[in-house]
Amino acid sequence: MNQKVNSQEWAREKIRSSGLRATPARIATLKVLHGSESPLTHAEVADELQSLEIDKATVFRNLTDLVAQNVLRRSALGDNVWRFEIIKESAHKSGSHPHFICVDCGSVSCMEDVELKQKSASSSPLLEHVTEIVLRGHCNECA
Amino acid sequence: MNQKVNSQEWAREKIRSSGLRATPARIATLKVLHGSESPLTHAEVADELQSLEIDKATVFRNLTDLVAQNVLRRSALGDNVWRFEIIKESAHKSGSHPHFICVDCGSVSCMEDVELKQKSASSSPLLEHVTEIVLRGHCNECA
DNA sequence: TTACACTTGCAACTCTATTGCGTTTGAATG
DNA sequence: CATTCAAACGCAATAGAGTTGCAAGTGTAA
Repeated sequence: MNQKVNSQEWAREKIRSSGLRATPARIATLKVLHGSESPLTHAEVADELQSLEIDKATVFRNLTDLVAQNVLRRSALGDNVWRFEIIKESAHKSGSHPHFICVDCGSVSCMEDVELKQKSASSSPLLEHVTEIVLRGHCNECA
Repeated sequence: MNQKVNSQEWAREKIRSSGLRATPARIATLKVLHGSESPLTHAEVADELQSLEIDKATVFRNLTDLVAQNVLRRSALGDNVWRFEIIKESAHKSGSHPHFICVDCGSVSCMEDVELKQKSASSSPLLEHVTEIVLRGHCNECA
């Protein structure tokens, strides 16, 4: 229960300090994403919040607002559905990490331990300009 | 006019040799993509074909069929809309390499000189199961 | 020329995402 | 605390991408 209180206060503070109002819908949204290991779609977040009678339009707007305030990151992983995750400023310095999406089951995971290296200066676009890395394949369970 | 005939015959042959029937809708679809420098959305293709009274559902199905036969490639460029382009077999042959997609201009390029490394054995999906790598960012011209 | 599996057109439908609008509410202020 | 009002909300309607069922039409092998 202490855990719950902490999560609640953490979310409230996160939202307030971004300049937005700490409404129940936003706090709940952030708590759902905080409790997930991988990025979630609009639909997944909305599903978890419908028991709280939070409208999906509200969820959409809040996710969009939180992205605009740099609290969340929105990623396109190749199946034409947006996914959202909390930006962790402390950990992994650069901020973003590769995402892996399973072409079989659609599950998404974060690959913190994968590194990209460019062998030589080339005519290819430079890695420093890369903003998002997506890996597609078969996850451990589907492989 | 010779050009037109050639394009027509080229498309017909391409379709036939993939194992599909060379219907007017498919030939027209391939000709539209052949005349475009960048990948097109299904809506863009359908728009160009509506003067021929070809239904959008037919365009969808044909694009999907041609992708299944490895005549076209379907890509997600980050705005949650599929784009289609003709696969040019002459280009990259062997091992797969990352593709780079510019979020500004939509151009696609191949990054032969980029390598992916997994730092440690982990619970993340294994790199050996990765079948496709997509990098998104700003290309040299748009950066 | 014929037969039949493959294609097509049409319409209905699902799903993601957005928007308009009248009502409610968080939180700054007194 | 009570007041105030822009911000946020719920609801409903809408837009666009993409899919599907089915009856009618057509490419092509024989």
